[in-house]
Amino acid sequence: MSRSMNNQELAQLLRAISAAYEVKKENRFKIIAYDRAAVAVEHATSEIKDLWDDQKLMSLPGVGPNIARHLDELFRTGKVGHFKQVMKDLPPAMFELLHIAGIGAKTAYRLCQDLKLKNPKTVVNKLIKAAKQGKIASLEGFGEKSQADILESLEEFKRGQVKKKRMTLPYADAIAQEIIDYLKKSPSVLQADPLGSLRRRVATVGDIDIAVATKKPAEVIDQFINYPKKKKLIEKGPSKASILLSGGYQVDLRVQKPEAYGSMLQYFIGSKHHNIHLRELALNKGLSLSEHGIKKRGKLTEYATEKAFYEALGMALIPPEMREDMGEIEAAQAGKLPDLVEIKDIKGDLHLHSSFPIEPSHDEGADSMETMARKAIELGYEYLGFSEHNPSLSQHSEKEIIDLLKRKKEITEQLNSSLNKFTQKTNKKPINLISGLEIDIRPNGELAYPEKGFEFLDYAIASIHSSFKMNRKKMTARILRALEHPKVRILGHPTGRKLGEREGYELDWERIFTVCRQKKIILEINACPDRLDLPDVLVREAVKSGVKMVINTDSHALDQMKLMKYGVSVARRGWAEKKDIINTLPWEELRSILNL
DNA sequence: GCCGTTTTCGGCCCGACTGTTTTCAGTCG
Repeated sequence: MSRSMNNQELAQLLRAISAAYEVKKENRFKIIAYDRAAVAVEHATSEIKDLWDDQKLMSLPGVGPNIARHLDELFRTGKVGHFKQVMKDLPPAMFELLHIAGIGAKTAYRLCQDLKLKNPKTVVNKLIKAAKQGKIASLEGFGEKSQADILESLEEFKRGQVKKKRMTLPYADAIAQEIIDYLKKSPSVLQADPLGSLRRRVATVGDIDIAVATKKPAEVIDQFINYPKKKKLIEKGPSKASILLSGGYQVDLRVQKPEAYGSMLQYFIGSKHHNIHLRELALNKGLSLSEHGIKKRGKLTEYATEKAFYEALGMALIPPEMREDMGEIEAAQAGKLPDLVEIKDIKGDLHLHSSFPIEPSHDEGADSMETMARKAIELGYEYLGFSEHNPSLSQHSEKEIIDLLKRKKEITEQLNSSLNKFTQKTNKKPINLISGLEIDIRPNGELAYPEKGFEFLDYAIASIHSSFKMNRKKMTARILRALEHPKVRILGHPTGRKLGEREGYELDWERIFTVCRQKKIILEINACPDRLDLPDVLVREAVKSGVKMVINTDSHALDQMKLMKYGVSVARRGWAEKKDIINTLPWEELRSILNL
């Protein structure tokens, strides 16, 4: 029997059915239904196969009795008779073309049919050849321009645009800021904001979206499309424009007059699904929503702020990080929006790598404890935990390791008292330094640190840095074993993912959450922008399960201590409140949580 | 095909831009 499909593949299958229906001019709501089911599958927080095992397919919004029945057949037998029927007289190659920018179901079908392309494996190359021979332009409904556009998209696709590159947040922040600074040089730009996924603080950003409030839209659009780093103009109209930057990143601009800027912010922050849900809801009240405002019986009302826009719909302003149609609209209607944690609530950082010569198994920090501690004072923190990697086991005797940690604890204590004299003298908040360790969890779940050394640690973070490819059952057992040690208070970067590099490992989260709750283990939200781990969806699950979390920067250099805000965004996207995050607690309360 | 504190039947988000067209279809977000 073949391996069952993962969520991504399933979503693709459902999209293919939607496309097939589109070509066949089926009821358009049926087409939309399959698209929605595909979205639901993509957004699911667990494997659909597991949902099927538990007979919970219909719990997915957008999956009803029919699609559930088809998926059931798929998991049982490996194929779906109905799907086969639907796709029977369509060229298989057309589904490959759906991945090409600018080609939808209808175009894909026409091209494959008219040019007699059948094989999905060769269709891209054959179509490139056809375009170069001018065969596309001569088809009815196509022309020279569309032929050139298709050719370009195909070649981009071949160059590896399959996996569209996504930016980490700080990178996207920097690009957006540069463009905004550029736009603001024009006096016509009254206000400019980065929106879209960047504003929602999604872990990785595809396109950069910018909105501008102006009374002279044409001028702003012109200014935008003349951005010096523009590589190519994608589109330009009176109210929006898109350009491509040299890195291959797309920037979309929308302009709006100041009186209606609130509606534009709401529209352009998205997410698309949040907006669709909101519009459906509005429709029930006889209202029609758009980026221009709210229409009632054909009469448009404009909104200068988002707050006014949401209030007109009978709900409080929903924080952008929550706008993913994951229940936030219902919560807002019920007046039950959470009071999300903020950067100003953060009172310390418990995961830092100083340059203390600990001879670690992995990379050492670049800056001294003192430098980092002084930075923490500047940030207004009440505490700081140094948790370098454990000394490498192979290079040291047990005694050497214990001596190193003994020494580190002494130095931490000395620094603590000297800095307290400093804070007292300068009238600053006192800082409390603690000495911990980030200990590797070995493949068998043992901690890479001698038992006798634990008395010289204030606390330990346990993390996985090797043997990532382990199945869910083994990996869960490995981690649970490590969490048995009483000094292990924190599970570091719990999924091990590296954005754009590797997926996280699979874990039985229900069990992990249960153990964390019982043993009061704290899950880390690692703020390092290429980790952001726990991921937001799991933060949400953790919050629901009553598991506490800590937001740490995992700084290996002074400069990284400022990245805390990225971890806070993840927490906010997971609906975490102050009470869910332990490093919002004052020092005395934190102490008791860490058993200090 | 899905879905429901105004519905289990009768609805289903909204608008912008482009290319190929003489009024619109396709694609996108």
